[in-house]
Amino acid sequence: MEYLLPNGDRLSLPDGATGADAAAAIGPGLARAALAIKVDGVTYDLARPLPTGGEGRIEILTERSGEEALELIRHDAAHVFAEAMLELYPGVQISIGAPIENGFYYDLDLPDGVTLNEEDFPAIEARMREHIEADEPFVREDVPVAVALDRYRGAGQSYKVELIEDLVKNAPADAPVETVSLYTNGDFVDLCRGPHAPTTKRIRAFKLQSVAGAYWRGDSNRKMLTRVYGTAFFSQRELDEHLERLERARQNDHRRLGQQLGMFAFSEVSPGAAFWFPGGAAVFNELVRLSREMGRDRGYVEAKTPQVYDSSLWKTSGHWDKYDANMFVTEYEEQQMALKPMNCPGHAKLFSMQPHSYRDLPLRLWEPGLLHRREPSGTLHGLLRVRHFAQDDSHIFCTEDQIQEEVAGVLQFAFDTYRLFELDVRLELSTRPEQRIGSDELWDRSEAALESALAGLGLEYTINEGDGAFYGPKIDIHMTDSLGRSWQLGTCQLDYNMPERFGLAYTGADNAEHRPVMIHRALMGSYERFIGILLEHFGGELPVWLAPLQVIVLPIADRHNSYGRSLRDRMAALDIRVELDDRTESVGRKIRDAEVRKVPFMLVIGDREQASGEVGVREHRAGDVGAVPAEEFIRRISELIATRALRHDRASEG
RNA sequence: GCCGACGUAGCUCAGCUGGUAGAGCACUUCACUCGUAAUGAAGGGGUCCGGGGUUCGAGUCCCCGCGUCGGCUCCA
Repeated sequence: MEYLLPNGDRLSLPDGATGADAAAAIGPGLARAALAIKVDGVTYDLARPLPTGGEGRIEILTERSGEEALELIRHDAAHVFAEAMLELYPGVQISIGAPIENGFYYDLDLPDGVTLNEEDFPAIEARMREHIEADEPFVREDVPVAVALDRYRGAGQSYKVELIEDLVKNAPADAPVETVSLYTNGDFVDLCRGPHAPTTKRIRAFKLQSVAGAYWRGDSNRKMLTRVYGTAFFSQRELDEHLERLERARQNDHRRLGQQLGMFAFSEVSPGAAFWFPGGAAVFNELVRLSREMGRDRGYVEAKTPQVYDSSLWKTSGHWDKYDANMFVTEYEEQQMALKPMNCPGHAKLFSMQPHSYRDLPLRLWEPGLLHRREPSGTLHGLLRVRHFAQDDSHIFCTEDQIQEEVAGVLQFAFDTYRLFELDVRLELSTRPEQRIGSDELWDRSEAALESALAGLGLEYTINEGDGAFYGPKIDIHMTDSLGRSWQLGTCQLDYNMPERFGLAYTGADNAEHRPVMIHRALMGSYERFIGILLEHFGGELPVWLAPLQVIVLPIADRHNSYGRSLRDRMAALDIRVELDDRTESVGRKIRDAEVRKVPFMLVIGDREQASGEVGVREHRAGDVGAVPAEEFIRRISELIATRALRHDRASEG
């Protein structure tokens, strides 16, 4: 058969030729460097005969092939890890190991009474290194199901047995599973789809990183296995660089930055709820103000609704049945009450308390509502996952033919918001979940409406089957934190159900009652989470308008304090967040402390400035940018704040 | 909630195999009055997360609880 190389050359190979043959035919250097071969986009082991048919586009993967090549040796490393564990921990049962972004993992069931922690890693790594040095070939073998089952039953590897049984059970009727592939390296045989590099020695550098728990089959009703995470690279240098990147990301952890900047803290007297220090509260309030102002310009109106409601409200909305375990419930004079975990039922109730004409629609209600959710203890994570938070929450009540325009408006609003911070986001459309309320017909209409809104704006998105809210499908907007974890920011959810349950109505042009549609939306998600994301995104260096402290005045000597005070007072009167550092310390010291706090502007004032009514401007990172008249500085910073400028570089130059 | 690790001064952390606590920074006071990333000295500050237990004696060992961290499950 004739194959096509990436450079356009053609390569003719006899039937039955392997990837190794292909590499050798191209050149001896490539034959040595080859790790695997890609045929029409599918990667194969070098030792396997090349598939025939298809277009025959082939590409030899080598160490220089990037992520695809790394995936191979990370998968290899997972096998070597399991091999070492079987040798070092008799009785261990292995389940699943796989390459993932930036590394690999393997899930194991350790014998009773045996635990694994990071102190055990050096010994395991040493054993892994022996197997890598031994340059064990990975040998693939396709064996009948019965043979594989016998093998793993005999070895007491019940997880592998279950995996094989499920492979057979879940195979489509027209393509039954009769054989499974096994990969052997050294004495270790693993059930595995492959592909692998030719030998273990291709793993040039690796490291075990952490140990964690993971449910078998991802099912919280099943056994918790021990998961070990690790990574592998083609050189020690690349591995070291990767570890350094992780360390830098840890420096940008919002919890660390929040502490360092004096913005917020947590206490065990209220787990999952932040205490906001004045600096952090200022940031919080700036964001609330931003959503209020942007909403006002887009036809939103502000509402306020209660914190605690009788359980009947939650029964009407359906939350009581689905989320009762996740609400803070309390009793009050024999009434069961619950703290609101979301604003929608309150807003629906509010809507129902006044008559509405079709002329009033869409009604865009906004409330920075305070919410409490009883999140399981193990899920809390700094500001990113909390029990008490405030959402920039809106509910749009509209007619069915207004849906598309409203959804488009919400998405546009979202992008306008994120642009202020240069945040890169991605969209996901989540469709009907198994546990839901409402008829399939309503769901069909809702999902179609969201899809056409996305299509209308020409946006790219992925689909999350079954991940919708229990009352309607949603478009979610996600972002990634400093360690690559994904967090949801915004959401736009379409809901026919809540209006139904609350019996909402408006009077149409025909003077008859009609049911409105409800669109739930939040753009920052929660202010807490958004601040966490922003801190990591900006490495703690928030734009001036958002900075906890915008200006600090640094008198050189005590005799400049009164000038400093007058400067501070003038700026404070303009709502600029400003402090005066009148400690009896050296300027050097005051500057250092201000730099550590990442204060965007430092105003150094001494005899010269005092005499001329100027300020010596120092910008965070940029350093001394020269003296300007105080008026001039105040005018410029006010401008930066008023326009919510993203950057202030050169702010004090002409 | 589940698995594992961790919890010592406001913060970051040290404290070997059990012998009743230490550093740096921060804070207070004093001296210094300083020109762009740490002036010096002195001082105050701890229910060693909480509760039980073992022991002559527990920060240290064991058990339970709480919290935090890394994951898993969940996330209206």
